[in-house]
Amino acid sequence: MAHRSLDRLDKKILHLIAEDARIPFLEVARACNVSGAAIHQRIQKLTNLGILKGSQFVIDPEKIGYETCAFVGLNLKNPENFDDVVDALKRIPEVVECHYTTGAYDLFLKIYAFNNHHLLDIIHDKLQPLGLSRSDSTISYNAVIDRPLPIIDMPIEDCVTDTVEE
Amino acid sequence: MAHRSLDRLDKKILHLIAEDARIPFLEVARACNVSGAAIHQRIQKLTNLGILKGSQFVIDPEKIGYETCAFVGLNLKNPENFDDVVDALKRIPEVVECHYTTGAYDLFLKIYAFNNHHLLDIIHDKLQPLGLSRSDSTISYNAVIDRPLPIIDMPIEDCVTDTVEE
DNA sequence: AATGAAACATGCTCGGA
DNA sequence: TCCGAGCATGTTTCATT
Repeated sequence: MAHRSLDRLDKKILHLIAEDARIPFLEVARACNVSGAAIHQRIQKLTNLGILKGSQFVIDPEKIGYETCAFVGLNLKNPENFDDVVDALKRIPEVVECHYTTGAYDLFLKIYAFNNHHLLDIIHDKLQPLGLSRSDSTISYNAVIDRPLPIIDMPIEDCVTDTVEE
Repeated sequence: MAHRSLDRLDKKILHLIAEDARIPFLEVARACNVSGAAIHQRIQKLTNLGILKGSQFVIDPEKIGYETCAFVGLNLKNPENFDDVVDALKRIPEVVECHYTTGAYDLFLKIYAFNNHHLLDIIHDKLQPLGLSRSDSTISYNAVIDRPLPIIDMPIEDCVTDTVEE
C-alpha cells in the first residue's frame, strides 16, 4: 500500500498541514528542521501519491443556516441500479456523504438541511422518487466531536520497514 | 442568525475558499473584482463571526492505512453521564465524529480504523468499558460521495433582506 | 467597508551536492 | 533527496476615500 513509502518527515508534515492548510510551508520547514524546498518537494510527492487530495476551509454549518444534520439509511426497491441512484444523489448538494454499507441498509447518507422541514422535503421529494423500499433517519442534535483523521497514530513506521502486503 | 449578515461577496468568497484553502487571496480578489485588502478584511470578519473555523488538507484515509470506516450507534447503561462518556470518546483519536441523536441511539459515532480487526478492538477495548447497554455497527465499504457543505445553495440573500427570526 | 501602495514574508524553481 | 539562492508572488498594514 502507498503508506508504506511514508517516513517520519512525511508524517510530521501531514500532521502539521492536516489541521491548518494555510500554514506557510516555510513554517513547516522550520518546525521540521529542513529547507522550504524540501517541504515543497514532499508535499508535491504526497499530492502525486494521492495522499493529499486538496484543501478546504472549515465552515460552521449552523452559522450559514444548516441547522439540521441527519444520517439516513436507504434500502432500494431495485438494488441492481445502485449506480443510477448514486448519480442522482450526487446531484443533491445537501447529501454530503454516501456510503455502501454492510448491515441493514444498501446506502447510508449524511445530509445537511436548513431545518427539519427542509430535511423532510429532501427525503420526500428527492430521495423517495429514487425507488426506496425503506428509509430510516437519525437526526443529530449536536456534533460533539468532529475532527480530521488521526495522523499521529497512523502505522507509518511500522509499515515502512518490512511489512509485505502485495 | 449570523448568516443573515452575509452578502453576495461573502458568499462568493466562501464558495471559492471552501474547496481550496490554499488559493491566494489575491486570486480570490481578482475573481471578485475587488482589492486583496478587501478579501483580507472579509475573511477576517468571517473568522471573527465563527463562520470560518480554520482550514485543513484533505487526506485520503485509505492511502494512510485507514481501510475501515464505520458508523456506530451506542446506548448507555447510565444515560445520565453522557458528558463523561463524551470526554472519554474525545480521547479515542479514531472517533472522528460523535453526535447526540434522536431515535434509537443515545450517541452516534463515525470511526476510522486500520482494518476490521482494529475496529473490533476499538469497540471491545475502548467503547464497551464506557458502560454500553448496546452498540450497533455499520461498516462502510466505500464512500461514494464525500464533499463539503453546499455553499451555492445556501439561503443567504433570502435571509439578508427582511426575514426576521428573533 | 473598500482602495492602493509599501514593507515584509512566502512560493517556487533551478543548479549543485 | 536535500540545500541555498533568486525572483516572482502573496500577505498584511495603513492612510485615505
